Amino acid sequence: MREFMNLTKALADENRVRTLLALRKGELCVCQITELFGLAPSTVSKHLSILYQARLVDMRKDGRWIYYRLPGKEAPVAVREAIAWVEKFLEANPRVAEDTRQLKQILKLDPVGLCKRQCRK
Amino acid sequence: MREFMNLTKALADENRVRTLLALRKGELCVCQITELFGLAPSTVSKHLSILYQARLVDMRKDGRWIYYRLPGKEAPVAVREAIAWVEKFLEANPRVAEDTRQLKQILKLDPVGLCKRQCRK
DNA sequence: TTTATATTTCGTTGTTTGTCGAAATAGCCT
DNA sequence: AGGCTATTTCGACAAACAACGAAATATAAA
Repeated sequence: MREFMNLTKALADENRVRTLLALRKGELCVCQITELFGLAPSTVSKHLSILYQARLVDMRKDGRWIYYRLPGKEAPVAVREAIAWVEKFLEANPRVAEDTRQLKQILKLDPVGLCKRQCRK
Repeated sequence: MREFMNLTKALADENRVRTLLALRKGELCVCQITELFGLAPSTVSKHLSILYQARLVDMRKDGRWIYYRLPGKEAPVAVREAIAWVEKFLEANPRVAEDTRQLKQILKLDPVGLCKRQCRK
């Protein structure tokens, strides 16, 4: 039950749901998600750790960078179905479409420059 | 988006999830759910109103009694899929099984006596 | 080895949420 | 009408939570 509630509680925040949808097209590093939402890096990190504990995202370390992505087939069925459900009912959402658009711009930028900018704030 | 978040927030409380599962076998009145969870009637009423706003339950008035039930085909697809998802992953849960068992006992009682008892508290 | 930087952890703050009990509402029964 | 009684609404309170900035951690680059 605890595990299931971790899942529903993780899905009960708009920024976390937007994060899941932002990861549809592939992995992102924390600074890219931070840029997308305009939140503090520590806040984004917290959201990602909640998603991770719920097994809604997976992660990969590459040097200083940590990339988050949607989980593959190793994820529990409940988790994969939850993600499919979220995607299905939100892919046509204007807010999500706007995120997708902005994400495209962010992906054009050099990630190094992106992070530098955030650390100065 | 607001609508979708209403759904996920409604599912993010254990007592509300247990309520949905308790309704699997048919409608229940507020006092029966109150008895099942041992919460204050006002608390149960609040939970039900949150579920109702998310369209996760439907309701029917019969005199002084108000019966809540899972929605039928009139409910949005997202809602019906959410309920199916919850049921699928929790029907084997021990806590839910215990609720089901206790609910059987409660259904044997006279609802009138049940409510009287609660109002005296 | 020092400096820079990407991310996380920690402590604080303001907001939301779950719970209760008391009061209000609505509908039965005599 | 007047009293019961099932449910909801309201106000209060504590616990949970999202957000931030500062400090800690870890790794790359100089």
